[in-house]
Amino acid sequence: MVTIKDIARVAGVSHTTVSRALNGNPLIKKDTRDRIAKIAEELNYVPNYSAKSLVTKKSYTIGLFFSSIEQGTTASFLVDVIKGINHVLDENYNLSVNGIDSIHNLDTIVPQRFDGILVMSQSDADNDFIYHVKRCGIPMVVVNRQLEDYNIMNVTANDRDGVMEAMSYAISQGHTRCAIIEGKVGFKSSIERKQGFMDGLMHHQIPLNPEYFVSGDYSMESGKNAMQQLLSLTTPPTLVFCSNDDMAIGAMKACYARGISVPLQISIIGFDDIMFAPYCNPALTTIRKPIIDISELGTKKLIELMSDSRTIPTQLFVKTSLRIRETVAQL
Amino acid sequence: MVTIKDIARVAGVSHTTVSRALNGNPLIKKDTRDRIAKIAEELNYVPNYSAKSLVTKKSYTIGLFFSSIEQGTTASFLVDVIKGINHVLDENYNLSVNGIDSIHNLDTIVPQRFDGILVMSQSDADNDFIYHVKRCGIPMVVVNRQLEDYNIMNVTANDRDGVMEAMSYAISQGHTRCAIIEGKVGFKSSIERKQGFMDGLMHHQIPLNPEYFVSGDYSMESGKNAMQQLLSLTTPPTLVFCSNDDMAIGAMKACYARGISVPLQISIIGFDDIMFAPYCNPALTTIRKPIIDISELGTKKLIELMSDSRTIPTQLFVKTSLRIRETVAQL
DNA sequence: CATTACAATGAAATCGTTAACATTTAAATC
DNA sequence: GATTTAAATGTTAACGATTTCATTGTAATG
Repeated sequence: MVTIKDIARVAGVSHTTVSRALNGNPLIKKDTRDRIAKIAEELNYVPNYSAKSLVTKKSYTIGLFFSSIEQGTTASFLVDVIKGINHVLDENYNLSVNGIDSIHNLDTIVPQRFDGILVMSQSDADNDFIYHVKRCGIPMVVVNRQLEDYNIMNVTANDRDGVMEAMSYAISQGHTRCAIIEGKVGFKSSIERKQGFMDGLMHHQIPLNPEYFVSGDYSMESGKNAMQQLLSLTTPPTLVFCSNDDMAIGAMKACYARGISVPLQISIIGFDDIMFAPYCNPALTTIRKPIIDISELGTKKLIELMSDSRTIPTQLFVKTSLRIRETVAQL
Repeated sequence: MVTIKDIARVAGVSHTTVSRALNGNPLIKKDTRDRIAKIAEELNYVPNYSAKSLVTKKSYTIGLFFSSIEQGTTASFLVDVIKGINHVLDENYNLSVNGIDSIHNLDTIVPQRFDGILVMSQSDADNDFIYHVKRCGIPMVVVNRQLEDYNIMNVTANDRDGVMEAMSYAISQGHTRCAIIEGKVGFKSSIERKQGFMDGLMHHQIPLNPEYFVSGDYSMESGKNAMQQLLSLTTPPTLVFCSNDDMAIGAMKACYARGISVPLQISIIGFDDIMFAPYCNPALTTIRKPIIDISELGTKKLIELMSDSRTIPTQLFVKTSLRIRETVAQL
């Protein structure tokens, strides 16, 4: 492997000069700089990042940590998040992908290992991790889950408003018997989406029916079970808001199994707008969560934070948007 | 940050002894080793991997490179692959995730940066990258796409056999007018699956009808278009094999749009067995590609290769399995 | 023309480890 | 008890970069 010393020998200068030239130090004369750059190019020089890291104390890796890589929930996100990050991240940074749940010892997460950390969070079970990172002083932004703590940079979608908008739409189509299949217990998103659901109904003076609140855990299976439960009610709802698309797909499966037509007999709204939503039969009306935008913005903020530690943490919201397709009937 | 020298000072030994003790060198007496371990623990010592790397010439990161992170195709895989890898990978290794198409300069991929590389390949467009890595001498295994080159460790599913088995099943159900929606041009998998399709038919002496071969590109949209084309035929097929599940879902969408019943009027078989396959309406009969197994096995092989460079490259096949669900009718 | 200032380069120390080689200590052999 | 041997530890030099602190050369100043 060729080092700066090799370049120095060829160029007839000291390795210090090479280092300076390659790093754009203004002290070096333009022609020596150019000459060195050319030699480096010819010799196919690639800097040794371990050596660089050792002295500069930068690791040249940023960490992406996922709530629960073992669960299906995050599946569809991951790709989009990685895309989003890759769009804005410098090429000679490594993106290290990990599941929070697969960390055995928090003490291995140290500043010297990560220049910055992006947390794709789903539940407050991640807080131990998040506060460990914060205590270490590693620049961090938490995306996807809304935090209570305003001292942490946070980028999320405005779930509540999104659901409210969707419910207003549903009500405008004549629905009053509206049910919700809730998300996983302990997830902030579950709470927010439920709140949006209730706000939407209450805003239009529609009374809340306890029978129409059934629990789920964001999995397709739970959506199916929940829908079965709703369909067995003496007066079933006319519309079901599912707290994510996976559960909506499960719910549609339950309808299909019972020979109940969507949207003729029951209407369905999802949340996320996953890739398959437009390809459901009928196409799923859902609330689009712009996960690529969220992660891009999150990464940009992380880079800001890394380059200037005095950056003030802010709470950023990215707007959701309603995707009206075919699963909501006009009554 | 606490270093081995700090530990050495506290323990009253040289830092070399500490290094040896911590690395399990048998030369160190058991009680000194234990004493040092305890002090390290108390001081919350975490090794500096940059320093380690610099001298050992190991980077402690393995790279996962994806064919085309920008395309939808790989979406569902990525999570499973990362899961598979994390199952077998040592905790203090970094997993660096990248898209092959987002590399601007191959020369930045050097042995000192990656101890090993796992390539999740889809098309021979990746060959430039693959051969660069090989030339560099970085331990590598290519998964998911079958290679011609027997000098590279390769783990794939036996796509062809899988499709053959599925076609035999279709024929056993009375289907003779069988069509195929092909995968993306240039992808090895497209060729293999098509071959399996043809082998299956020919094995049962069913003549091939050129009209029943239509092209796709693995996207849902292309599946939809292809199915529309097939449905417009004067004598449409009774069964369509789609070269992946995404296209099968697109195909089902096309049927739904035309009011054509699956499987009563037309039967469909997919490939991959993605998460949503059982939740299609009707549930999609498909060929399961064990992507987690493939990546786990691939990672194990990579680790083998990293620890012993004399390991002989082999071609490993993981068996697919037919998932019979509801989209194939008995004629 | 000596002195000062500054631009350009070089020498040497440093970062936290491991590893080759040297040394000490203790036990085993004669 | 002197000598050999082995076990346990220590010294010192890497690894490849950056950085601090000289040093040189050249132009500007008086």
